[in-house]
Amino acid sequence: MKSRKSTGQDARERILDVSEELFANGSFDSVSIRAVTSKAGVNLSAVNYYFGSKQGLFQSVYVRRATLMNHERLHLLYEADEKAKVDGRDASLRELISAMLTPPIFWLCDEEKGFSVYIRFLARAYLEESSDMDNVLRQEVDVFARFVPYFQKIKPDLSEEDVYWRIHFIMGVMHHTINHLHRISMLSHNSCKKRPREEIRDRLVDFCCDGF
Amino acid sequence: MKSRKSTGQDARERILDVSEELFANGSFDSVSIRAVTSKAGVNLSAVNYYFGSKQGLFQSVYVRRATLMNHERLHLLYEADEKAKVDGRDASLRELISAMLTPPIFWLCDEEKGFSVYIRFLARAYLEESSDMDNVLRQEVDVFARFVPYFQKIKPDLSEEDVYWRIHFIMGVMHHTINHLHRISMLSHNSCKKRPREEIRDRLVDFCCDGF
DNA sequence: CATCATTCTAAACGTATGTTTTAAACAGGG
DNA sequence: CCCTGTTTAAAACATACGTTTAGAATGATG
Repeated sequence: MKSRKSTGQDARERILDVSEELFANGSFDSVSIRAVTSKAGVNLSAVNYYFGSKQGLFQSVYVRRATLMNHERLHLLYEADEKAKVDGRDASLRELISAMLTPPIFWLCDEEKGFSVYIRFLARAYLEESSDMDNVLRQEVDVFARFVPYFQKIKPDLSEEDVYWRIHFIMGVMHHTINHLHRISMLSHNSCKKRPREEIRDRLVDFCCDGF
Repeated sequence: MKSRKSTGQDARERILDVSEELFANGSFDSVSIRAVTSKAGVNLSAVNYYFGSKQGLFQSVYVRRATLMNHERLHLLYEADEKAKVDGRDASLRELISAMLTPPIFWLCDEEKGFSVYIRFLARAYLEESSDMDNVLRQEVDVFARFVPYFQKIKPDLSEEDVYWRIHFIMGVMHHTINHLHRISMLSHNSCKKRPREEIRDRLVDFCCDGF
């Protein structure tokens, strides 16, 4: 029944790894199944065998790590909230924004595993026009919606609309940083060296806190 | 020699209009020449006749309005600088950021002509991986470089690197706002209605000023 | 009118794409 | 060993793509 053979699932994972990387660097249409399969060292039919279709492969790439990252965000949120409660205060603005941004930024700067590639993949997925991608987006939107009450608690003078606008701006800074981090060196004529992840995170959080 | 016939240049412009819109909504590869020509009501060969290739068409779409927009930005910059000199002061942070953001945001909200579409096209062009697109980017980068001394004059404590990081963040907020403006309603569960362009501009400028 | 460059049309070319099909190779349980 | 379900392999399919070609239509110029 269930195959213990390792090559089978290995092939599946290898396809996911390769296509994650290719989709991170190019649009959906610019990545061909043949490029994926040849780079992964598997047969052309493997994609349709494991994922049904190219679109199915794309969604599988998304799903593989999405839940984990959003769990990390919510974990940071609740952790900050608990700690704040002990101190008899509310979670600070910086803690909230940091909870939203730290997971993707840390993943982005994590060179070891494929997490960095996945974040770039995610930032690109947001720009795909396919109707399927709207469902992808909705999952992240739901996570951010969980943050709204916390923002309103410490900024009671802001309307819900104001909060949503600011969250939107924060997502903007984040996604653009993800998409164009490699281009900062060009923008700054190489006066910006590569930075540790904490510094990038802090720069982002600082900027977003002040904007909020 | 030079044809006075109007249909010729009309066809050319119509192709530019149509492909500007299609490229604004999808990636380079997802837009086919056949989709462009059929929607423009011209023959399939027209694109290769007028622009040599699909890539040539893409560049022509960019060039058509790029110079004008960057002129508008620099005009606002110098105008603000002149006015400030009369008052014996430096151009304010708000004036600088406003000079960078007002043209694209106003164009974006200009429903009448194709300017709105062009801005979305531009935001997408930044994400194309083709090496030709790097030259496209460099033009805007040069414009922003003209702003750097003005920022440093009023923020002498900032290093050049700090300024570039902040300009980068501003571009991030702008491009993301451009790419996802239609999704704000989803994010806010429709509590954000459509806003006049000045309000959007001011929200953006406020956010960026505070972050700077 | 004849000439000529410009513009438009229709068809074809070669290639690349996503997907399907067919069958072979493989592994484990009876 | 045979059977069964899973995985791999090669080939074919139908379609869509960017581009090219050859020629017709057009309209101004001489």
